[in-house]
Amino acid sequence: MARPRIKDVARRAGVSEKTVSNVINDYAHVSERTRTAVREAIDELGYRVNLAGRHLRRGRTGIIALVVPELDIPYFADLAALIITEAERNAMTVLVHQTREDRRRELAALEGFGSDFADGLILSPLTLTGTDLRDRPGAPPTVLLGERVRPGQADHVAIDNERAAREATVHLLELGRRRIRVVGGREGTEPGTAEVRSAGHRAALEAAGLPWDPAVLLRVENFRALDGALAVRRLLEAGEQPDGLLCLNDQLALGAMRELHDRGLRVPEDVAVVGFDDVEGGRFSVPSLTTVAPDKHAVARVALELLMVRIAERDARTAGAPPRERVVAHRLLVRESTAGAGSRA
Amino acid sequence: MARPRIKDVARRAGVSEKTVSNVINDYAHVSERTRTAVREAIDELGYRVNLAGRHLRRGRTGIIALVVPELDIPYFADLAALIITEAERNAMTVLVHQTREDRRRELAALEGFGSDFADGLILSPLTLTGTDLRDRPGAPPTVLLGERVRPGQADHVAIDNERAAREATVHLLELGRRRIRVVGGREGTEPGTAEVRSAGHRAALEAAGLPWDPAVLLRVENFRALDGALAVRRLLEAGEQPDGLLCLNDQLALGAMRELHDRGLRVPEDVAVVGFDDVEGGRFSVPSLTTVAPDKHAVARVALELLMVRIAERDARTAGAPPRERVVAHRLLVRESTAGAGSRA
DNA sequence: CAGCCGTTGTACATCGATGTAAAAACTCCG
DNA sequence: CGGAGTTTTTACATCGATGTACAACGGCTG
Repeated sequence: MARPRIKDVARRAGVSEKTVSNVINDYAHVSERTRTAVREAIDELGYRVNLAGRHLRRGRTGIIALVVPELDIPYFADLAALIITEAERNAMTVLVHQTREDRRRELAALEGFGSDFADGLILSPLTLTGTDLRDRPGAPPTVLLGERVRPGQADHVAIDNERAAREATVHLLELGRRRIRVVGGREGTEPGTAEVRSAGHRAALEAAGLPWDPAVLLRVENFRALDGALAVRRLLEAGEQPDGLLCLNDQLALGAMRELHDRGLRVPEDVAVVGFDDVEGGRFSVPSLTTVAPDKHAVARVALELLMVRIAERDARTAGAPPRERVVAHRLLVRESTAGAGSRA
Repeated sequence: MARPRIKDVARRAGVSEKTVSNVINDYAHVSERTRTAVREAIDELGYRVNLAGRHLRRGRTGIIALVVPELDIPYFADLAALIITEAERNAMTVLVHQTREDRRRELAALEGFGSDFADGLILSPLTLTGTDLRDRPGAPPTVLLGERVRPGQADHVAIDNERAAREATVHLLELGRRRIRVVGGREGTEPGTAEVRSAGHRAALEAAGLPWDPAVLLRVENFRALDGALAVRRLLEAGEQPDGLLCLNDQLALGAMRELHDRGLRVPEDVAVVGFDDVEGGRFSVPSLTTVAPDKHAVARVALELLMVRIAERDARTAGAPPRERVVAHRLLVRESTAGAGSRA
């Protein structure tokens, strides 16, 4: 009982294979009679399209590869959820890869995993450099998220990270905080999110006439709660007394808050904490977390939009337009971790 | 400049197409000479396998479809992350779908999305019934996660949910709690996770000679923190005074704890809270969350194991063995939300 | 009713990689 | 050096769906 093929359906309905194909693909000029006859044959046999055959013939897979560092970091999970939903709306299916911070995996992703699996690629890079993005013959259309690798190498969607960090810092400064630390530097990576956000932080300080010291950037191993907690522990054990923390994602912030709690420091009274990403955990934590909320829906929507355009261009063998840069909105959600007792956003 | 094909590589290397194919697939009997010659040609042309062609010929796609309710619920994100990693170890790629609780989507998944995309399917069902799983001619090999739909319809991996709930309840009872509520019932679903866990809860009560009342099961819309908070709010506003909450996942528990906090109730002194899943949020929350921790690595590993066996059977046209049932380990991690001040697990 | 046109339906080649079967090349030994 | 036995390579058919090009059909006009 092998699966039925178009051939079987055709025989059963008494038409040609192409006619069956036409019915399946809603081709206009099929009479109502034959259309129903074919539909019936399909139902009776339980026929389902073989996508391998279709892909081979059409030259498109209908698959988008999404590459994120780790899916179990809530921000990426949120993003993936939205992208999958958005892709579906574009009749695309999403295949997810994790780089687990591995540079080789990111490069492999860029190359299309040594194959041409996907029609397009959405990539949230951590370690890639500008040069990695040049000259990728045969690589699929690509949209980068988040980090501004270097302008002009590929389509890119992100919030204005520098401005966001500046606003967050201004917020802390307005609360009178002067000993602010930034949590989330990475070792040995190219200028990435951390550096851009650091620059925003610095700009805010300098605009306020305050000095800036590169040492305020605390390094972390990863972007999980544990890393935030460890960073704060090291800081406090070194005898420092911060009164504000700008954490480069919410997980770091939540870990930091837990560590502060354990050491008897109150948030926000002793230390005000700001995060990035607006994940669910920060909305229900005690205290709830002030955060820079990117418009994630927009990120997903715009990413798909850019990608679908590129894919269409490629199909049409149109000359590729220059890389497109898209900035999506963000806003600072002020919650208890900086505002004192307040309501949940 | 179209992408090179095997034909082009063959011409360049001065060998047949099949020889190129043999080199690509590490076929044993290729001399070192030709092997290197072919490799060079591949590099020079930048050749990469066209998977559509390969899939068509091989009859396998190398893709596993993972279907979860929502990827932005941390437990499912954790699981997806592990499954993707595990799949990679089996040279498989994972395509993720979300049902968003939609029964039709779950059914579509069962049918292989109207196509035969994936070699196999890993499905975490919410609304499926036993009958849905019968008679799925042509459907791909399937492994179910979590909910015991009804034994004997498909391969299945889960913890012993009833025992887990019993243990968690016993833990609450040992703390002297007597007014325990279970948070996480769903409307109108088949006997699923909630019912199985409820049964465990009931068993623990009855073993202790305590009465059980179906009304202890609080309904929720979804499994997010917000739903836990709302459930607790309704409960308290109805004038009830619970001293223990058994939440059917950590998100519900975290939301519940936040609501308790807002209403001036202390955890664990006034209300002890237990969750399920052991997600990161519960390890760093204040207080940290006691939870039933399933061995998620094992879930992922066993799921892939079962699936790969089924796929191999199918390829070999072996008669399908009867459905396999696999139980993975869990343990109760006691943290501050029930234990009083303690250390973080 | 011939002639034309638009609509339906068909035969066949094709997308790219690989399994099959068999030919070619090479080894080794008497 | 001939021939059996083994290793390496090849030609060709095939996986399933669909685009191309064209044939068949039906209806309408003059």
